[in-house]
Amino acid sequence: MTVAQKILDAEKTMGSGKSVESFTIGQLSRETGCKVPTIRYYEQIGLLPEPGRSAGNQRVYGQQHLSRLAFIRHSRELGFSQAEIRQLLELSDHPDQPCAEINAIAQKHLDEVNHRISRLESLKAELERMVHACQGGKVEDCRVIDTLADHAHGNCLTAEH
Amino acid sequence: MTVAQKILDAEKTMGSGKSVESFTIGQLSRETGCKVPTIRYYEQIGLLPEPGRSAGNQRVYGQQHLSRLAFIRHSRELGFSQAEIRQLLELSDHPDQPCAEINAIAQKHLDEVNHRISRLESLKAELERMVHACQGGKVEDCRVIDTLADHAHGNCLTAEH
DNA sequence: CTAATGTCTCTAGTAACTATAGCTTCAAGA
DNA sequence: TCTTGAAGCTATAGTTACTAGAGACATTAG
Ligand SMILES: [Zn+2]
Ligand SMILES: [Zn+2]
Ligand SMILES: [Zn+2]
Ligand SMILES: [Zn+2]
Repeated sequence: MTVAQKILDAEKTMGSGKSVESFTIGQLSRETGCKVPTIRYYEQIGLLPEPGRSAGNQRVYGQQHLSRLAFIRHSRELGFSQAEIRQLLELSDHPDQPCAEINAIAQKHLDEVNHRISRLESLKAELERMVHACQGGKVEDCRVIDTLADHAHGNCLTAEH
Repeated sequence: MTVAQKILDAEKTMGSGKSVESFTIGQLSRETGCKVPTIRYYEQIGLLPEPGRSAGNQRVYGQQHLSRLAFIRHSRELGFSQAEIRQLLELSDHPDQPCAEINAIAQKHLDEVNHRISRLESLKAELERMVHACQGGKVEDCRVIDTLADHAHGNCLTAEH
């Protein structure tokens, strides 16, 4: 079933003349790719506003929840932290403001990603060196163990790690 | 009573006639670069064996603790998980065995590091693209917000993330 | 109507520590 | 010897971003 069909369906079942799109938590989950417990968790920590409830106490979401959750999900996929997402959401709620802050958050995140990459690159170099040095003998003579045991970093490219 | 006397005392109480060097937790911390609470934590989770205690109930470490903690620390610096370190320690306690398993653990870790790098590289590409697209206008028109809000990944290099 | 699936709340667990509180012990100076 | 400050002790809780489970209620397909 497509989104549009679901929306129409929801409208019909609510017998509403107005175009009220609504979703259960499961539908929202399928639409956004967020797991159901994750959606409830986002509500709990205040990332996603509390939705209305049906007669049977089940959550009823609207279009704005879908958009917001999709935003959150996409941001998480790009590695933004909850704190950063909170700021991004707050800023995106003020369309008239200049977007400098938004760009700054994204840039800062990019810097951090670059930093993580360079750290991992040096780990990679160390690990390759270590794995390469292993001659496949006994543990006693293993260069991997040697390297790890040598706290003076005698076998390391750098002692920075 | 001086430190030296206490150490001798501890050595005696440990039944050792040999000149066993011993350390307080603070000394161990300085030697290895592990913070004091981290050392206690490693003991708690069973990575580091329980040391002896002085008359005043303070931990008294020996050379073997120093070596083992240094090993742990170096492994952590290279990104090995606690579970991996546990295996490495277990294996290194059997010097007669072949070292194939050790190398396999290191190789597996290397693979994982490579995987993380490639993931971060694609995040980096996305983020650069996004940051670049921002023209510095109002939030309303910000391409960063656009990109994040678009769950269809219309502005993304790939939708894989 | 019934069975299956979906949803509810609440609690606790994950990795790998870090921080805090309130206490005791130790080393060294006056 | 007294005292003061640093170091050490235990125990608990917080961090990030969820995930898993238990046990009860709601909804829906056949
Ligand atoms: Zn080897
Ligand atoms: Zn090293
Ligand atoms: Zn912008
Ligand atoms: Zn995308």
